[in-house]
Amino acid sequence: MVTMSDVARVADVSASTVSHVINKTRKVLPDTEKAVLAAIEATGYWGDGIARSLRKGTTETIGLAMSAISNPYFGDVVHAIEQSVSKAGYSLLLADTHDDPAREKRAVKDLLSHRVDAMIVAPSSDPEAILDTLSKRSIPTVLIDRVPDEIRTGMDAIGVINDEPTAKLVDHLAQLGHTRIATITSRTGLTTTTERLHGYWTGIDRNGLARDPDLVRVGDDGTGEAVELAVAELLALSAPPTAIVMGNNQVTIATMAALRNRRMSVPADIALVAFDDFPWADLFHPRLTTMSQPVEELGAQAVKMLLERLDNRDLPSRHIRLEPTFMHRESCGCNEG
Amino acid sequence: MVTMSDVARVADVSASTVSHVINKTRKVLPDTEKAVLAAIEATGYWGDGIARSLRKGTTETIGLAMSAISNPYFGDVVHAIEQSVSKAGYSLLLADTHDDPAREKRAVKDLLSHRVDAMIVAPSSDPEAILDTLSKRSIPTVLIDRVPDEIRTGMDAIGVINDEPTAKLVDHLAQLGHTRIATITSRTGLTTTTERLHGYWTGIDRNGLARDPDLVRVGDDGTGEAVELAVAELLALSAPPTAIVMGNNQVTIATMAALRNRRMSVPADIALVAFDDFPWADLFHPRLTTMSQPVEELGAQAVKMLLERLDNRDLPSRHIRLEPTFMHRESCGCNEG
DNA sequence: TTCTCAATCGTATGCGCAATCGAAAGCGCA
DNA sequence: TGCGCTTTCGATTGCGCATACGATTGAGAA
Repeated sequence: MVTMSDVARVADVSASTVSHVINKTRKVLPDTEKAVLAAIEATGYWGDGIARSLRKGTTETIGLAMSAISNPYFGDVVHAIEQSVSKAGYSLLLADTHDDPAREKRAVKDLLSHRVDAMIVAPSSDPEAILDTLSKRSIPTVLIDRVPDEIRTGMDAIGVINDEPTAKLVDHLAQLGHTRIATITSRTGLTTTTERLHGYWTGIDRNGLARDPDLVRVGDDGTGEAVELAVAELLALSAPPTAIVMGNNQVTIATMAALRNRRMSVPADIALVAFDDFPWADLFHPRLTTMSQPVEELGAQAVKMLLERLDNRDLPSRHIRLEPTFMHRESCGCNEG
Repeated sequence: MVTMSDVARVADVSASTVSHVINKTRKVLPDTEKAVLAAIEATGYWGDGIARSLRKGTTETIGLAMSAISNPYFGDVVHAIEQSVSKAGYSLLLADTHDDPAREKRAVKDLLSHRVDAMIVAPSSDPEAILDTLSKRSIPTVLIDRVPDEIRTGMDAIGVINDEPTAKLVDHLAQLGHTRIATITSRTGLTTTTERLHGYWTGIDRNGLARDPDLVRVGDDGTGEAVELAVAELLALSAPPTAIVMGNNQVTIATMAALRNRRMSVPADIALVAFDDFPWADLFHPRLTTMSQPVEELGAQAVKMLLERLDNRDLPSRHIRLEPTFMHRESCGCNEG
């Protein structure tokens, strides 16, 4: 590796001058500067971020701990985050939590020992431990997607509104005459799951429908087997549902696949609405009616908050809730464009 | 931050003993070890990866430079990579190239100054410069997805076979009686694009069809506008195509959207086959006939090669080509399962 | 007692850099 | 010539760690 002193030797100056030229941190005679620049070019000097980080105490790196890769919904979120992060001159260090508390712990520890300057975390179902260490070490953190009820000081959070929009989904089905409306939720314990389920019940209640626990199934993410089972059980009910509210992206795909396997036609045999949109929701058969999350904005705002906190650690902690958009298409049984 | 010497002070030993206990790098009296462990617990010592990296000259980090996030096709590849990488005890540092040579250069430089131990790169259309610096600094590298004709020594590469499978796609359409078969390609300059286009011509030729340059359009990734234009031009031809071979995932989605906007029915009005599969290709209307890439294996094998090279730098460089699988569904005009 | 040797641990160094401190040189002015 | 001041830059230090090397101890042999 070519180091600063190599460059210094070639340029016939001291290493400290090289450093100052690179960082523009003090005035240098034009000739000297030129010589240094030439020496850098000649030696192919690249700089050592590790050494710089050790010295400066900052890594210019932001850690991202979420099921970023295993969960397609997060794709666009990560995309937006990466955009903003790299525009701000930071790098992104990725650690996949697989939405599992144990792996989440490892992921955060990993990011910590890599000394990330700040962190974006989509908390798992049991994030207490990591939130604790994070706040103890007072690492600037923003929680994304899943927003806990109480947030530790110095932690920001951003997510979407889950309850009312889910209730609206139920409203829509109820207005179409459905009385047996089921829901297949995402992973138990996530705040999004809880909130959407709450919204589901709100919808059931305010439309004067019967509260039937049999109509609520957990779809768990990942394999899709839980959804397969959920659909089977739902259809085997003595009074099976005529409509389903799906809790997230993965549940939606698995549910549609399960229904297709049973040769059930949507929306003729059963109506479907989903929380979470797809860019290609238009291309599905039938075209999916969804509650679409502003995923890009979610990511962009998360980074914005983080940068602001990096700039001023004493900022009061903030919660932001973004509004989803109703995408009215065909799977609900309507025929809108 | 709590450092080693803090721990040492609490445990009443020297810092080097703490280090040795942590790394199990020399024998230590059981009592001493216990004291150190207790002190670590008590102080909440976490270790500083940065300092360790500087000292050891290795970061336990693997850099990934590809349009990982902006291109959904790569989702599963990244997923597989992350799995293997973290299982091997490494972290993943992400840098999105957006498939643009300039940004690719910045991304690689970024990874380099973060001192990644090795790199996985999906080369852009003009990767000469970065391949050069990579091989000059002799960083273990594996090229993924796009496999250049000539590879520098010490660089491995892995991708799928593109030409013959594309020709097979054309074969299939020709056997169904199509004589006007168009193709919409991905970004110009990528080796995958070139190879698939080559396969397209092979298919045209060996089925005795007329070579018509008008039937070949570039779909460029990203916005989907190029595809929109391509479809418009194709349909405006005096003898428009009756079938289209789509060059990749993004082109496929954009093409289907463009066709849908024109109220054209697939496969009745026009047949469609695609290179690249989707996990939910079954849910599209109509169900897509595709050439499916073994994306997970692509990622897993890439990491495997990298780890092997990390283990032994003198390995001869290897190319691996994986075989895609024909997924026969309905958009081609057949009615298989 | 003195010496040897093994077992256990501490001291010192340097990884590559940023930043502090102070040295050297040039200038004007008395 | 001598003083103060500015401009330009070099020597040095320490970030937190791993590790080469040396110091200390006690047991056993001579």
